[in-house]
Amino acid sequence: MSTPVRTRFAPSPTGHLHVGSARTALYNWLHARHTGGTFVLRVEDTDAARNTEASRDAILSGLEWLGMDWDEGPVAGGNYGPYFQSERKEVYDRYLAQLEASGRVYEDEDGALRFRVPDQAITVDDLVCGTQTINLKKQGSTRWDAELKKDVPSNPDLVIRRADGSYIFHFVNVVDDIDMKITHVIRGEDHLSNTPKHVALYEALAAPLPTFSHIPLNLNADGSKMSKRDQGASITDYIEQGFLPSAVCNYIALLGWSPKDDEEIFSPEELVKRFELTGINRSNSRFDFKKCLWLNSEHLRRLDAQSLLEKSQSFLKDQNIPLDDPRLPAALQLVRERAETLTQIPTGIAAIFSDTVEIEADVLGKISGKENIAGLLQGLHGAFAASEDEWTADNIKALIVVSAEKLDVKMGALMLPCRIAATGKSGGPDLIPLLELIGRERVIDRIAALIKVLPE
RNA sequence: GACCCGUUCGUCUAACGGUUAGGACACCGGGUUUUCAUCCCGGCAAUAGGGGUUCGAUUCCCCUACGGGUCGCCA
Repeated sequence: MSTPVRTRFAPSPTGHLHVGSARTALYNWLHARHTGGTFVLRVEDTDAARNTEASRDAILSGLEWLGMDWDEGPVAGGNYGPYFQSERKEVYDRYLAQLEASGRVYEDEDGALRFRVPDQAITVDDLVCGTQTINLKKQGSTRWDAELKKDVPSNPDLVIRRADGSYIFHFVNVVDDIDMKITHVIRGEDHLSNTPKHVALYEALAAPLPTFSHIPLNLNADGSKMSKRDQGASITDYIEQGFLPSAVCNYIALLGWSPKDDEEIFSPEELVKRFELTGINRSNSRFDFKKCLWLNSEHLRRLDAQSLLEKSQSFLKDQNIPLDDPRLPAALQLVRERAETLTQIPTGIAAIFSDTVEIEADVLGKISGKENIAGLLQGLHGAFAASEDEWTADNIKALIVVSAEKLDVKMGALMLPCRIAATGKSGGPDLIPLLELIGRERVIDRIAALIKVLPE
């Protein structure tokens, strides 16, 4: 019988939730959910100078938005708390005492406590990167000085506690993983080279090693390192730009992991079902914003009507579209087919709900030069105004067809001018049902208005 | 500089040592449609380079190049 899986995500609250971090969190969450294990959220807030409350809130709400619920951690509680490192000094003192009892801790000349690293090869087994062997004593006895551009002598022994009594990352990270009984450490490849240090600490503390999986890093589209200011680096960007959490999860899951077949559109539930640590690949990947957009549009289409309304709500409100308007459900169905993001939803259907439309100069330019535009619009206006049929999509289409025949043009020639008149835009949802929703009076008025502003 | 990890179409990726090296996004072209779009069809496009091992290498080994990471009393 194997021990139940416990994974963790351990952010330090010094900024927003970065997509790279979100992916690390996702892999941990997916592995826990896939195996029926436990997902722990631990806040590594030992750097008092850089931590902020706002950052902590942003990270937590970002995870919530993405749908990654944690079984243990802030708010959720759990048996291995507290889940803020700033509240765990007592735990660290206890483990320090244990480490001191092993005789491998000493105080250096500056008053810091150091862990004496073993002068022997340490083997790290990594599920993704394979096995590697390093001697920390040899490796750490010199250090690269970036300014001098050369190796300088260095103390290989690891500082674990500063002279002021505060603990260092490597120590608290390992202690917490031991104390919280973490079985799988899934983190960025930037920690791979630190792992021998961690392994040495596990061994000195006589704790069983977790399974390590170091995942490749994400880079910008141009291959450069992703920094906090880069476009699309923060989960907040995706929220504001109208992405669906399921699409963002889907996209970042695929950046460094593959189900090994040709499927690539997955709901969170499907990801949980399909995700395997062994499917993680070894090379860095770059962000492709267009593919992320495409996935978002696919997820948008798969949303049921109720969810679509819920997800769109805040975006509709921003554009003053009334949520209780009886035409809204039909309008949403109409616009979803063509929307890539939620922000495009209100834009696409605004003409239905607003009293007036603005026609941008460049949009007007698309028809103003064409031959007999005013005549075409006159014809259409006349047909719409004269008809006594009910204002339905079918009847509207019939009116356009008849007008086109009378005017001796193809139906398509009427569509763009009509769209511009009715919506002020050159693109958008399927025009005829849109006209139905806008209403006869408004369509007629808007065509008349356009004719007036058309240059002769 | 030392050590570690990596390198398949522009991008994300697939391929028991044997495939015409597959899929997706993007891009280009054609078609359907009432317009833009969707949709359908088609096209473009890759094993970083050089040596081995092997009947046969994208796959295994070595070298080089390139990319990334670590070398903190940041996490």
